[in-house]
Amino acid sequence: MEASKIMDYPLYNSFTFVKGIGLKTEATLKELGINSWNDVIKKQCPELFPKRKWSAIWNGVNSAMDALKTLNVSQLTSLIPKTQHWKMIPNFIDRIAYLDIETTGLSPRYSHITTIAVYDGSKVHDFVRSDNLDEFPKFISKFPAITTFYGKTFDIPFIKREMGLEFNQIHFDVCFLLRKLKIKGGLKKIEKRFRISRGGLEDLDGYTAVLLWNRFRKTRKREYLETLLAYNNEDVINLEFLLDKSYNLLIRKEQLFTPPLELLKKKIKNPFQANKRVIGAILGRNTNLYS
DNA sequence: GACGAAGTTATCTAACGGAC
DNA sequence: GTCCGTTAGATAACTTCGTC
Repeated sequence: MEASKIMDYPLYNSFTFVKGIGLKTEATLKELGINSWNDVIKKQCPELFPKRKWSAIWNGVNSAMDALKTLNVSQLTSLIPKTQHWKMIPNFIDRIAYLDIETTGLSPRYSHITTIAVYDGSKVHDFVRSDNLDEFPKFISKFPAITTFYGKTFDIPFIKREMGLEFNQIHFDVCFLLRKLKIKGGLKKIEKRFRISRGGLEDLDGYTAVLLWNRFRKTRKREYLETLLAYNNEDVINLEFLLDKSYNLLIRKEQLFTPPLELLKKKIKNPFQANKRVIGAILGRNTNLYS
């Protein structure tokens, strides 16, 4: 990675990732003309500034800089507090796996995964139970970073429990990034807020995904599986836009003078299409379940 | 309804610096 | 070197929230 590019990223102007340095100390440093990691490396400890704190900052900045240059995920996760991981989004933007799972229910104890969709920024990869689900662990291990919506609480613990898989990646959870911006609500509500169309999938939700899987298992008709995959894929494709949007709003909120990410609405087309007849049948047959 | 992550608030602890 | 008041970061307890 080019050194000049690293300098554009928000982490470069922040010191609060160093243990013992808070917002007040960071503000003091900026008043003393220490605005960036580059200033720490080039300059001496300012007069009247505690030498021990300066030493901690110098060590922290050098370690973080090394880890960012090599994208050393384990070193970065130990250095940078979780609340500041979002500042690394531009560092990983071309290496993120956007993922979402569908299951037979909410409890990992009594339910199991039916499908997993992973969008790599150019293509969606689907993993289906009783077909290729066992290929997921090897596939996801190639990515240094993942993005989910509420995955820290739902998707990842579910996958860990069912597949025994450990995730070592940097994890950007769009749900919690939006909460920082006081934007709350489920994925579908947030997509509406940002005017993201779901192309014929508006009426579906997690529960109808369960019904689609059950119908597919019973009938073995591809149209049920393909509608479920269309729904699953739509979630991960839209995650990219939501991650970029959240990042841009966060840098504006925190008044960080770094370039925003380019917003690409629907960069790719969903490889599966929702079958209107299937959706009608699922919704019509189960209207009583929504009351 | 269970679960777990993050935010919020209150309290504790450690470091700093001035006075002696 | 020691004491003590001030400041700021760390920690704990509690609350809120969204997942299929």
